[in-house]
Amino acid sequence: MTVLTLDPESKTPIYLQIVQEMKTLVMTGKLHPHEQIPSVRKTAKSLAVNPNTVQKAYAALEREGILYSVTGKGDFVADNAARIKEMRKQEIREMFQRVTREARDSGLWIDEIFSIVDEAYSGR
Amino acid sequence: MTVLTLDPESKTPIYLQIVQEMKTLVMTGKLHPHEQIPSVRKTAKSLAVNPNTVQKAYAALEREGILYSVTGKGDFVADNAARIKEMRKQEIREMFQRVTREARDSGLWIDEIFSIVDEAYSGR
Amino acid sequence: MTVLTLDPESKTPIYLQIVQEMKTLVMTGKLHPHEQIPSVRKTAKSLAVNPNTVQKAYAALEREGILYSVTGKGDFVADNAARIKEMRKQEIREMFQRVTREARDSGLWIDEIFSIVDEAYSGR
Amino acid sequence: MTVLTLDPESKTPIYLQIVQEMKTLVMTGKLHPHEQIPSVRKTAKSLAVNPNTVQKAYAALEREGILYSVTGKGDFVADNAARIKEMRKQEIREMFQRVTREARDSGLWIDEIFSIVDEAYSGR
DNA sequence: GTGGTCTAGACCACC
DNA sequence: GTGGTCTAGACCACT
Repeated sequence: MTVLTLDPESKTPIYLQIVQEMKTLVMTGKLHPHEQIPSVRKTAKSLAVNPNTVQKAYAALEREGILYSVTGKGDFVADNAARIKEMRKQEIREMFQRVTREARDSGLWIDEIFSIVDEAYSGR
Repeated sequence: MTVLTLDPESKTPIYLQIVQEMKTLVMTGKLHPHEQIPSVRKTAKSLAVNPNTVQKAYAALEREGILYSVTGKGDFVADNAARIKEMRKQEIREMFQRVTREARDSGLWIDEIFSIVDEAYSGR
Repeated sequence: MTVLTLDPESKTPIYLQIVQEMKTLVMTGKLHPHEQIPSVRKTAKSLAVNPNTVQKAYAALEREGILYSVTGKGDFVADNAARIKEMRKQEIREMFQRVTREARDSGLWIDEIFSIVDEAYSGR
Repeated sequence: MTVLTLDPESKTPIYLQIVQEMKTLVMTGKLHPHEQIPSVRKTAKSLAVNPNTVQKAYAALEREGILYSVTGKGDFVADNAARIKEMRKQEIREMFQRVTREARDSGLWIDEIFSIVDEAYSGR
């Protein structure tokens, strides 16, 4: 499986970093439906992170229907890419709403915002 | 002076909400250079919040050069709106960069993003 | 009398700003022994400052022997320039001690300090 | 880790004393990049001071890029000693500028200042 | 009255 | 265990 990468200095909690990376791996097809993912302990070891943290991430992913777990066998990627993509899109919509509103309230015109987004999308 | 409003539901800390509202008040010209702003205690009372919390917000604003404080007299709006507007724009640019990159990594096309932004900008 | 100038944004209290300016006026001979200085109220008005603040400054100056007051007539410059200069020198010595020690503890060499002082002395 | 010491007599606030001591510890290489520093509570206890006070100091240090904090794990020394040393030097330069200008305005010659600095640097 | 610092004690999310 | 936020109440110097 593709390797996850964490930023220990980031302010977003580690378990959320894991959740987000897993989501994009699934959405972008780098993880396939019904594929088995590494165990909590394996992931924890490979990320040099507390197993509880990984456990928390997996639980969240399961709650959202992105993983399903088979007792005694392990965790697997669920088969509902469409729903997931829609969910993710909703999340992103909300993020954009927050930040766009802030920008507008600070007096930026929509053209300025478009240009910033454009630059961010192509750049880097 | 224009009244501040808090969102008790929000996950962003109270003191940061105050900071952000003040910033936009200054940036949008609703607060003028050298204008005195309500005292720590007054603001605390009117927001039904502890004075220490307001103090923390005001201290942050002073650090960023948006306010200056005169002990015994009060806090005043600093005289560098231009610089501040540029700073704020930079902040917003960074927020958009983060979220735009996430969106792109999740497979959204730039047209989808533009439409989301457009909706958020005009909508409520 | 030469006019005092205050920096309202400065962190050193106004009454101390007055004290310090008066001292240097006396030391540098811009105020002469037995010369009368403006009354508390006059100074307060000309500085747009609370009379209590000026009163506090004058009291401090009197305590240090830089002024003497004649009841019913006003305040006058004392006649002990030598002593004052020595006092002031002592104050400055202490300030330099504090900051020099800090610099040394931060790993600066004395040559670096000399060069900084030199630059500050000649430069504006 | 090296122990911090407070001067209860000093007029500079406790949290600032902590900030300054930490800075010089980092600058002088007594604290290494990515080294974990004692927790807020531990430091508070060892200094016989309220945790909030230490928290305030650590927050300031993080703001200045000297520490980074990882919730749930602790605080760590940041990895930019060079930048910090330069910043500190700038601070010191400004302090010398202030006090040197005062000294000059009080009529001291640069030789007198040099001798004072020299004495302070070697002495004590 | 003002801002600024400090204490004591609590709660939260995270690891 | 960790850092971060918040409250309540106190004290100080300055205006």
